Amino acid sequence: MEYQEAKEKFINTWGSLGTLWGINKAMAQIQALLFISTHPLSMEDIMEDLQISRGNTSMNLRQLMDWGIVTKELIPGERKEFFTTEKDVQELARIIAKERSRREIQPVTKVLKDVSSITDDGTKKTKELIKQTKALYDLTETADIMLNKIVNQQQNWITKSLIKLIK
Amino acid sequence: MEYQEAKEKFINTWGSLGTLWGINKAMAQIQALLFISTHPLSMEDIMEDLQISRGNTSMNLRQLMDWGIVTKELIPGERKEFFTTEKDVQELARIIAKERSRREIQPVTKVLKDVSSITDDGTKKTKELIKQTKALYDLTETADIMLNKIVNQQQNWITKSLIKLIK
DNA sequence: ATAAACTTTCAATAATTATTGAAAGTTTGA
DNA sequence: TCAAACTTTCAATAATTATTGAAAGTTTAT
Repeated sequence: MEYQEAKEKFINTWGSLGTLWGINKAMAQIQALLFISTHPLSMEDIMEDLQISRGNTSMNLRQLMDWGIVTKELIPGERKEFFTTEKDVQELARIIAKERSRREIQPVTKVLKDVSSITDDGTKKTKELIKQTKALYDLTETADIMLNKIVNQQQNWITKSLIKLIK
Repeated sequence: MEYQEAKEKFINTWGSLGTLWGINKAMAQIQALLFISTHPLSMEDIMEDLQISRGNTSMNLRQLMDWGIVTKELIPGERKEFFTTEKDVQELARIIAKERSRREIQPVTKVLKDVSSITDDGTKKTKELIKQTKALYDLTETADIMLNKIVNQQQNWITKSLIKLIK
């Protein structure tokens, strides 16, 4: 496999994975492109490489900056803005996990808490609603906390042993 | 909050969470409805409660059965088919994690492995592509393994201590 | 103050994905 | 074997989401 082919394969795969995770294709592709680039890229560079419009590039770059994944890089002597992405995968994972928790898991957890706290009128169906949403609340909260714990601790035992195996 | 309001809130929230996770709204809502129901429901029941068409109900029930989350229940004396969902949240989480791993994480991991294995032609950009996709490969593999480990072990130490805190 | 170089915004449009509903298919009981 | 009761399929349509591109906005250098 040639460099160009490998690059395209990577960008496309990352892009379609994005859609599965609530991140749009262009956004994921831009991030992928920056991730394997050896130097900061301008909007022009990105547009040309991915064949997407100026507007699309601008909006998605902004979203990536909102997520805290991409940052502007000022290059002395250049008028254009240049962009880079977080290059450390551990840090990237940390940011994404945190953002997803904030944007998706937490709002759902709140609803589950509210729903599971309705007054028990003694009927079977109310009891079931309370029981099941409470179970789901406990689960999502646990999952959320675990996700953050795992991602925040630099290298837990599983990572360590895997790294040993792979190296 | 009344039962009906709480029920609708739960079904809607679960439904919109679904879309964020690559599961469509109707599918997530059907699962939610079954999850809080005290007894198996027929297609007719589901259609009426969620106000969706017969075709939509049929297709999404099938998908849920493909995932292994919903099962047909035969009720003696009834001609219709009835449906129930897995009621144990731990088991539900296990199934979902396994399916997501199989459908999404594994194909990406494969591409990352292929891309990171291209021959190093000595150029800076090739070196960067290899380095970064390799790092991503290591990360996704680790994450995948961890996810499965966590979800498969009935109650790990973090869960245990959290349950103590919550109870 | 002006104009060139650049970025953002947003209404229009395209692409994708979900939903409907009616026809075709299947199963069951008489 | 027939017909009623039920489920599945799928082409048409609706709803949603992404993308474009040009106009408006901003910044910088002279």
